[in-house]
Amino acid sequence: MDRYNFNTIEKKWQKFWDENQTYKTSIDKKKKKFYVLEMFPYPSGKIHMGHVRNYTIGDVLARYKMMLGYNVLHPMGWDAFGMPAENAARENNLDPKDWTNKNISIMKTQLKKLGLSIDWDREISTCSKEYYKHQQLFFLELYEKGLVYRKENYVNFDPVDKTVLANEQVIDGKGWRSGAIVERKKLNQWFFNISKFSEELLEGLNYLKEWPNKVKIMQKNWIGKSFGCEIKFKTEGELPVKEIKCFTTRPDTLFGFSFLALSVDHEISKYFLEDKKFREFKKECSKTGTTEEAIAIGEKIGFKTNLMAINPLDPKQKVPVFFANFVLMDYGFGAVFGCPAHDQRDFDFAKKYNLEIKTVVRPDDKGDDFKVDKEAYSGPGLIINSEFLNGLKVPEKSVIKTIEILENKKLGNKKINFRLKDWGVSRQRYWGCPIPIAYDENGNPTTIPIEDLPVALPSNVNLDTKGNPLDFADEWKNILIKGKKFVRETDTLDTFVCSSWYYLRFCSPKENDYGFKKEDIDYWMPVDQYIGGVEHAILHLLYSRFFMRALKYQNSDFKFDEPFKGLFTQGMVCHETYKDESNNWLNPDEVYSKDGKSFFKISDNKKVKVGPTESMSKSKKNTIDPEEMIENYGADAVRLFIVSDSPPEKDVQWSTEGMEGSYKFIQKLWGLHKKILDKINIDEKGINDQLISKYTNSLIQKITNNLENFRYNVIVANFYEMYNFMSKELVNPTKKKTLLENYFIILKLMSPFLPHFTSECFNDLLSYKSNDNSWPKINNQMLEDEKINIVVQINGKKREMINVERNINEKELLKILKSNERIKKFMGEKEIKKKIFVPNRIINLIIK
RNA sequence: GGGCGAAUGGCGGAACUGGUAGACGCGCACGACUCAAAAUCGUGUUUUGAAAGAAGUGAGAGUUCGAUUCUCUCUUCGCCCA
Repeated sequence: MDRYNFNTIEKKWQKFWDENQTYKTSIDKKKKKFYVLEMFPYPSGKIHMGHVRNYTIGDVLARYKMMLGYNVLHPMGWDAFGMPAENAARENNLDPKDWTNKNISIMKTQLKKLGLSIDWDREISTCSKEYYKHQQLFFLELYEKGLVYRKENYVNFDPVDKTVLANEQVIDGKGWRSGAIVERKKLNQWFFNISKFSEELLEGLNYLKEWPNKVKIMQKNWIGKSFGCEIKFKTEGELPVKEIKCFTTRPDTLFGFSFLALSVDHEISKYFLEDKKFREFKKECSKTGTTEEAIAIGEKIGFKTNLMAINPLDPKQKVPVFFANFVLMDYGFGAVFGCPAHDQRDFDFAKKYNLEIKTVVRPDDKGDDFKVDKEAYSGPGLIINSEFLNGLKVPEKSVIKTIEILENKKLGNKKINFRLKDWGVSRQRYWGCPIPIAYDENGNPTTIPIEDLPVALPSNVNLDTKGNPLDFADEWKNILIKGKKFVRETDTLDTFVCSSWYYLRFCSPKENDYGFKKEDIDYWMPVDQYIGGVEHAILHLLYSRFFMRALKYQNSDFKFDEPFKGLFTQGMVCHETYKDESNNWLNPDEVYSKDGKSFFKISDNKKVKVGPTESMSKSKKNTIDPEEMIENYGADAVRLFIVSDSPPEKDVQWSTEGMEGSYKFIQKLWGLHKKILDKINIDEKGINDQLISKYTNSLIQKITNNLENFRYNVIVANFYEMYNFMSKELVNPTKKKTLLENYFIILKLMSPFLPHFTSECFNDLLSYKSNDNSWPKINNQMLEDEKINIVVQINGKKREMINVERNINEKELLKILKSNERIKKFMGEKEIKKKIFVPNRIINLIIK
């Protein structure tokens, strides 16, 4: 038997699709559109299995939707700005642009080998001027609308590298590259006013019916709407400070008030800067880092001031004011009131500084003498020890009632607070989109005139500088605008800005005057199905949702708010990890195993430690190279395997056996194909024609249903079942017409998964019938068998299954059962107490 | 600490709205082909039992004629936030 030569055949079809521009798309108003988008890759060098999974899932959907008659937009591009390019370029003495473009061309070649149905004519790259000039225009547009502003903000600063670090680049309070202790430094930065849309972004989640709940909950928590109260605390002391504003979600615990805590950056801190001890304390606080997590885990420390704060509900009560490391300037007003009994952080702090812990809430099942002892109680219950608040139900009544009282006394106001902070978009790096702003001699910003866009990145910069290379690009930096001297903004935009609108650009990739053409986005947007990793569940998706709203703001042209109608988050690709004797990670191709249990190193035959299965990563060396797999097994086999072993939304474990299984399966399908070709030549009398037709018909139903629900792994199982069924049935005589009809259907059902293989098979059948490439339709009448199986239970236990006429009624069924030997045996002489009959399904006889 | 989710054979996993638990694949065992091996093909494969049967979806309870599916409590694991 000749084997399926995937190598030649896959190349042949890829060439055919390329030459015929099979996947080129344009607006066709007669057809319904469907926009499939996978998160575009960062051009890091080579594609990895995560890409293979992501793009296979998308490709299957795109092909399926094409067959359903949709006009499908399925583009691909490159998220091409970012730090790795800058780092790699510095290390290898290259231009980041060259490094990036080289990677793009390698990865594009690799992606093409997967046989994806992508319209490569729409390819975009965020680092190209043609892309980022529009982004600069958007920046100016948002600036005009007042959605962009500049303010001083704290950043993580590496004093050795003289560079700003992202939170994830700070490891244990030290810079990831230099190892220097990171400082908190104030820097002027550009911000997008995302918090203006907090309420809308939260509200909008309700309309995203095709998003995973999980992601919506994450976004909701991230936006973090909280309902509370702004309270003004009167203060006493030697400073010219009369009151301090706090935000709290628990005003009802005011009687448990025992201290007031301020952020070290609170404006009051200016009175303490002379104090050496305070400066030391502030330095100590900066070591905890800026992440909320570090603060929560770290020890709570405070600096006591000479101020006293007065409880607004009980003026007799005066408590000390502290600066504390667990209070963030970003939250509320950088000031919180401490109620140790009902907040764990406050509790820890009070314990340390011996402050009063007064219980003011008791759980429902405890008495009024309940006392908080070992840990804070933050659950529901009733207010106690709080004078006029006593007996209020926590939290439903107590919070509202207390706010009412405070408002009446003009001591506070109801306030909605959001956790979502404005989006800082300034990055002190070279390889990003330049911000189209310049400063005059006095440092006042002005926008770059639109006719001067794009502000192109200078080439040939020295990347070996400390800090931002653009700061040293004097020729580029110093400019004249209308004859006046200006200095360019040297910060570049966060790469999340690039990915916040790329889905729009795909609709009009060549449009020169603006980021997109209105008629294009009117037709294509929103993205019908967006597919990507769950790691982007919060930032990227939220920023994109914001960007749409920002563009729509003061612009009635937009018809929609949400860029992504449907969202699917796929799981990661995992593999076992291996370590040698000296605990060095080993790549799977450095080890071998005979029994699949114990592993040995190929180079020296020494035993290898097998670690847990983890998501593939370069650092753990547990990666499998997709290109190598495609070369060994073919793209169709790789595509089939990557979706076959686990549901797409869950992690999948890569296994050689599984990969080989998919390869073998395609070979088997080829064998089946050859047998069918042979059989078509002999026209037989159809004995089992009905059986085959019914089977294929039910297969259409199953696979369509599974496709609609992303149950790709089940579909692969359906393919295996189909193979088993067909190879068994092929032995029996079948009419040529029936065989052809059904085989066409089967090939169509497989084609989104195995595009090369099925194209080749269709090609072999060209002389029999033209390939219409439409998704097969279900014949509903054929789904109903005239004979069906009914399960017979006795006392809820399955005892027999009988084959009877469809729609048999209970009486007739019982008649049949009476003469059934097995049933007789289990019934014995006992009488039937009760019968439960579900037509065409089950009958349950309850006997005594 | 909070939120969300998951737990099914040796393994990955299936089971539509409560109605045949274990589809399909991997692995394993046996057999065929072969001088032999690989490949390929066939048969079997939840546990227990010779069989009839019994038990069985993380643990325990509940609702129901009937629960992998619904409710409650607990355990473990994963993810996100802290």
